[in-house]
Amino acid sequence: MGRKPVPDSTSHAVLAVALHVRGARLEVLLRDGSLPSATLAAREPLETALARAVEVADLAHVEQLETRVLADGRLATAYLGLAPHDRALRGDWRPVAELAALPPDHRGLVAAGQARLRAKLSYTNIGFALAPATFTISELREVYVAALGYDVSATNLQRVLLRRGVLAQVDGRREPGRSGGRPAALFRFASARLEVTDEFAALRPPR
Amino acid sequence: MGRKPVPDSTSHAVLAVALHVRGARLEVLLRDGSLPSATLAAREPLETALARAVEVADLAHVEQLETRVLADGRLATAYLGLAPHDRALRGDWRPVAELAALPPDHRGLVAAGQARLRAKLSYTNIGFALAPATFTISELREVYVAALGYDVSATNLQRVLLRRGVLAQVDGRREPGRSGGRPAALFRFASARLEVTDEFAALRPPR
DNA sequence: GCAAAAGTGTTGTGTCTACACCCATGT
DNA sequence: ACATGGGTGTAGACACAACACTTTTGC
Repeated sequence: MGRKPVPDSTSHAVLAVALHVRGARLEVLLRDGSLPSATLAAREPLETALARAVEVADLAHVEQLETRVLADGRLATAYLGLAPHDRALRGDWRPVAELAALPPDHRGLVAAGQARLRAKLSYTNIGFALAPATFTISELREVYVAALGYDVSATNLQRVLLRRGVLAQVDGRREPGRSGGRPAALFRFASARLEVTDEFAALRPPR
Repeated sequence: MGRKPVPDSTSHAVLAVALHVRGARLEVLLRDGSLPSATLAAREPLETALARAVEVADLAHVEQLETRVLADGRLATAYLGLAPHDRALRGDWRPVAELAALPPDHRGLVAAGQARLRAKLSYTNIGFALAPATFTISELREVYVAALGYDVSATNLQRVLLRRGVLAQVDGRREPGRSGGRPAALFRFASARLEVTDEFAALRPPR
C-alpha cells in the first residue's frame, strides 16, 4: 500500500478525505504530505481501494465525493470518510485550517468534504460517525462546533436531535470534574447508518 | 461519437442521466436503448466527454452523480443533466417510469438522478433547468409535479419560490384559452445557475 | 349569468432560536 | 453559600400547508 503509484494516465486513483474531530478542531488525515490514495486495480471495487488508502483509520462512514482529472492527468475518485476520534488514533491528522502546503486540487477536495459534512449535519444523523459510542450533550456540541465552524447551543442541539429521534438516552451519568456541576446524562446515536431526518425543506408530499 | 467504445478495462466512460419534462412526465434520454455515454480520452476533462455523449440535447444544468464499476469491469462516471423541454427536441426521450428494459446499473443511475433532482427541487432553484425561459405558475407546477412524482399546489409553489426570491415576475400575461379563465402572470427564474436557497434545516449559524 | 382558471387572504401547525430559569454537584 | 456545568420551560419568529374566497376571463 505504501508504494508510489505509477503515474501513467490510464490508472485510476482513489483519494480519501478522512475527517475527525480532535479537541476543538476538525482534522484531516494526510500521508506523505497529501491526501491518502491508492491505485485502483482492474475490476476492483472503489471501496476496497479506499480501504487500502486509509488502512490506518477505522472509518465509521464513507461516501463518494467527486471524480476529477488531477493535475498529472490521472483520474481520481475522492471519498469522504468520517471517524470518531477514539477510532482514529494512528496516522498523521492535521487541522483542516492549516493546509496551505497541500496541492491545490487536494485542498479543493478537502473543502468539498467539509462542505458536504456541514450540510449533512443539518439534515441527517451524520454526527454518529464523528461521535464516540456514548457522550454527553456538551461533548457532542464540541464535535458539532468543530465540524460546522460556528457556535451551536447545547440546548438546541439536544432538542433538535431528540425531537428527530436521532439521539437516545443511555443509562449512567458522567460524574462532574473537580470544579463541580451537575452530572451529565449520556446519549448515543440511535442509528449507526446514515439517515436523512429532514427530507423536505418545502414542497412536502401531501399526506 | 456514435462509435462503440472499446470495452477494455482501462478505459473510462462518462454516462449521462439527462432528464426533462414533457407533458406530465419525466423523461430520460436514451441512445441505442441505454444511457448515452462517451469514452474519456487521455487528459480529457469529464465534461467534454459528457458533452459528446449528449450532443443532441442542450443541457441547462449538469452535475456529477456518481462513479462506479460497471458490470463489464469498466469505470464510469455518471452525470445528471437537465434541460427545458424546448431545448431538448431531438433524441430518444423515454418516460422514466418505463425503463424495465434498461440494464440494472443504468436503472440505478437513473434512480439516483431522479432522487438528486427531487431533493434539490426542495431546497435549491434547480427548477430553472427544467422550465422554459418564461412560464406561468400552472406550467411550472406541471414541471414540479412530474419531477417530484406527487401533487403540489400552485398556490404554495408560487409562495415558496417568490418568498425565496427564486422567481421574478415578468411583463405580459398568458391569454386564456377557449375555455376562459383569468389570464396568467408570467414568471422567470431569477438565476440560471444553481443556488441553494434553504441551506440549513436546523443548527443555523448564529446571527 | 355561469364555468373555468388564476391568484390572494387567512388560519392553523410545526419547527426552530433565544433566553430565563431551575437542578445537582464540588469546594 | 457559592461557583460550575447540566438541563427544562417558555415565548417569539418564521415558514409552510390547507383551504376559503376573490378576480378575470370565455361563452
